[in-house]
Amino acid sequence: MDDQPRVMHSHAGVGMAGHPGLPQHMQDGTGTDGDGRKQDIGDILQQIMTITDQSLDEAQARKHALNCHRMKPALFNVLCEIKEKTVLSIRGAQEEEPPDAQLMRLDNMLLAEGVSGPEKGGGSAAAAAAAAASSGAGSDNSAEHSDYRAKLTQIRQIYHTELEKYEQMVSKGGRSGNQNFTGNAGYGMQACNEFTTHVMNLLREQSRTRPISPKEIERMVGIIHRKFSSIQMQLKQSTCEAVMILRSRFLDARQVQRKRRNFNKQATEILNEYFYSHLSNPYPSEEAKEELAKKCAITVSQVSNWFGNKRIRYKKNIGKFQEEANIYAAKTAVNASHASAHGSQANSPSTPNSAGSSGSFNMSNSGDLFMNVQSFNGDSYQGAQVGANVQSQVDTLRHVISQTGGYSDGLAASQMYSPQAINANGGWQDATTPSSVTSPTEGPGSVHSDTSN
DNA sequence: GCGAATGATTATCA
DNA sequence: TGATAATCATTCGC
Repeated sequence: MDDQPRVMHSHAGVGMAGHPGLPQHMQDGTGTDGDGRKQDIGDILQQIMTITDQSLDEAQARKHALNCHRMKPALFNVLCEIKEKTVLSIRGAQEEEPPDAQLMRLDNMLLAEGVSGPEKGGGSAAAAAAAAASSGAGSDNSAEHSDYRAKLTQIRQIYHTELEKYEQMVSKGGRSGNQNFTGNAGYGMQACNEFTTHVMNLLREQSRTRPISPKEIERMVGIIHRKFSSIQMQLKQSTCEAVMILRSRFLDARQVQRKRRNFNKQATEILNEYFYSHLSNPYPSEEAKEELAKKCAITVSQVSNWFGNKRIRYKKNIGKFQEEANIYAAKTAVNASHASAHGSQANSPSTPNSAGSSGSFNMSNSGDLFMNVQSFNGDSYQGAQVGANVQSQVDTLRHVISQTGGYSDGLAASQMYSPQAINANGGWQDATTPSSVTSPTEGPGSVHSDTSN
């Protein structure tokens, strides 16, 4: 403040003739004493203060006069200095450095989650990663996966929409086209640069009529940058939170097992029929699994799960499953009788395939004679032998039943599905092949050629 | 409410 | 990669 009188003094003796809009006593250079000078300054300030009350033309004229006034630079210097030492210094003390590290972390996270960066299916990578937490690939799984992706895409859209808003906001304010500032990449920063340039131009323009120092402009630019960073940060933070919540919900839903629904009776029957008819080798091929899945209206994974569970539980407690095995044997026998009674062609819509090493299976015959009788022998089904073998296989089955005393006899029936199905190593062997019907090429209890375990 | 049954998940192995 | 074994969590029948 003590500079003011000195600065004022340095210009005090300068005449102001030829400047319209100034008081006459200033123009004729008569104000040479201290009081006169103070009054001159006071007049100038008064004019500045009242300039807005005047008409536009008059104000323009006076503004122009002021701009051209020789004392103006000195006056503005003083005022700028005053501002610098008061308001701006206080503001400057409150300024903080933007937390760049945090912003970077947020950026990285948004990129990893597939929210920012190039769009590749709306964060499918993150969704896939989340889905990878589970090995199951059921329909529910894929449904949840797509649900997760849909919600992530929604978040992504909102995020970009908000970022674009910054740009639109600046566009409405006017574009200067002068890209002096090269901030960080991104919509927000681009908008920030445009807005900053606009404000800078505005301040430069205004600096002609009010005291604005380059330092103040610089400071203002810094403030704008920080404000934009803050907005960006808030947006990114909110987006991250949303993604985290979404993800945690998604993972929680996986951790707490999904609602399990028992398969319907028909599906269980179909699976059991296959299992017991392929007891010698209850490992359905991929094709068979697909057929079973289709027939049971479940997924292939569920079929795999079911067979996995069934094998292990059967092996663990064969005695418990004897009854069940007999029931399905009875069904098989009944079906076989029906098949033989109605003719092989009538009940055999298609020739059972021979795909896979685990014996043939054709779902169109899932409960019929072909599949079941064939598997009783544990041999791969030969489609060409269908007609010729049907009757003999039925006879074989009848023979087995008669030998074991019939499937109605619990004790005897238990011999039908002998625990010999599992060999000493815990693997599966031809348990369904009673000694009387053992293949000539194989000895009793021998491991079947197509037994994988 | 309890226990068995059952579908799903996970770790491990060949 | 598929199978096994153990286990979990839910459903179901009593």
